[in-house]
Amino acid sequence: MPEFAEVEFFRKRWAQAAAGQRIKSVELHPAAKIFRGTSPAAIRRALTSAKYLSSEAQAKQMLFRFSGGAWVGVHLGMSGELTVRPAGCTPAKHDHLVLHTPKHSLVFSDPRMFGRVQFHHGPAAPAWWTKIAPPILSPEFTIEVVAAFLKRRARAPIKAVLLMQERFPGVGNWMADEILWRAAIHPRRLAGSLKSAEVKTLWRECGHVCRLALDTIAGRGNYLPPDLNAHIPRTWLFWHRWEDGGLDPRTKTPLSRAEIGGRTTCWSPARQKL
DNA sequence: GTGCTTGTTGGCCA
DNA sequence: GTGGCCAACAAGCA
Repeated sequence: MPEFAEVEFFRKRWAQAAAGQRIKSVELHPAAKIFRGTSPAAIRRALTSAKYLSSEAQAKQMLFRFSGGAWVGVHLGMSGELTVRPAGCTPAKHDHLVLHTPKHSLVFSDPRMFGRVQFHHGPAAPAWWTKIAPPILSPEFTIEVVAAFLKRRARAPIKAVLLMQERFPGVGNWMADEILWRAAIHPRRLAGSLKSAEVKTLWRECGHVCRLALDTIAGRGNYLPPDLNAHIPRTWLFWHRWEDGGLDPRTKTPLSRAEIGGRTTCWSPARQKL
């Protein structure tokens, strides 16, 4: 489920509850596929009595830093969630990792188990974290970089290209559709066929959608919305893409859906032409 | 039972 | 070697 801004929402939720807290105990599901590649026992050992220090979100990943050089990376996959429950809560069926602090329990749950928890021990952040592509909202995400990437992926539909994390970190299915809808570009257009004015619009809308999503979904400053979608405006494609008989919120004309780039894609034929 | 699902990866093929 | 496509992963929901 979670893309760019939703990942930041979940990070913030854990971070607010964990601020200044020390972990009393760790409960985890040793058999869960979530822990691919890292040892659940090592996580328990390193985190028990460790103090939460800081955290960051990047692309679709999060990294939580604890005292003693312990780092926990989280990728939510399709159905992962981070929640905060009352102290001492008992793990439910799909709760794979629970960090108990004196005030709260921090829970990672994921029914489909496409997510993962990665553990790292050392003075600096792990290599997999530092090699994530530069954020869309950073100065490195230039129009030239985007144009060069579209050229390299010239024969793939633009929808599929937007989903490539190596260049559009954090963009997932709904954000890709939202960006293309705002840019008035048909998702089936081949990346190499875009005119330079279209590339410019696409680049600009990548930034807009990321910025707006971050503000409305994760909230500004210390404010955290009560739930993920609480403040998403009805004027976004977001609310209409799955509705039966859904209408383009701008033109009030019918939306279309089809599988493009292996994913269900929604667009507005009135605005987005082949 | 059927057919979906906001993600990623590895294998196959041109 | 590069790039594009697809199935697989797994569980819940309508």
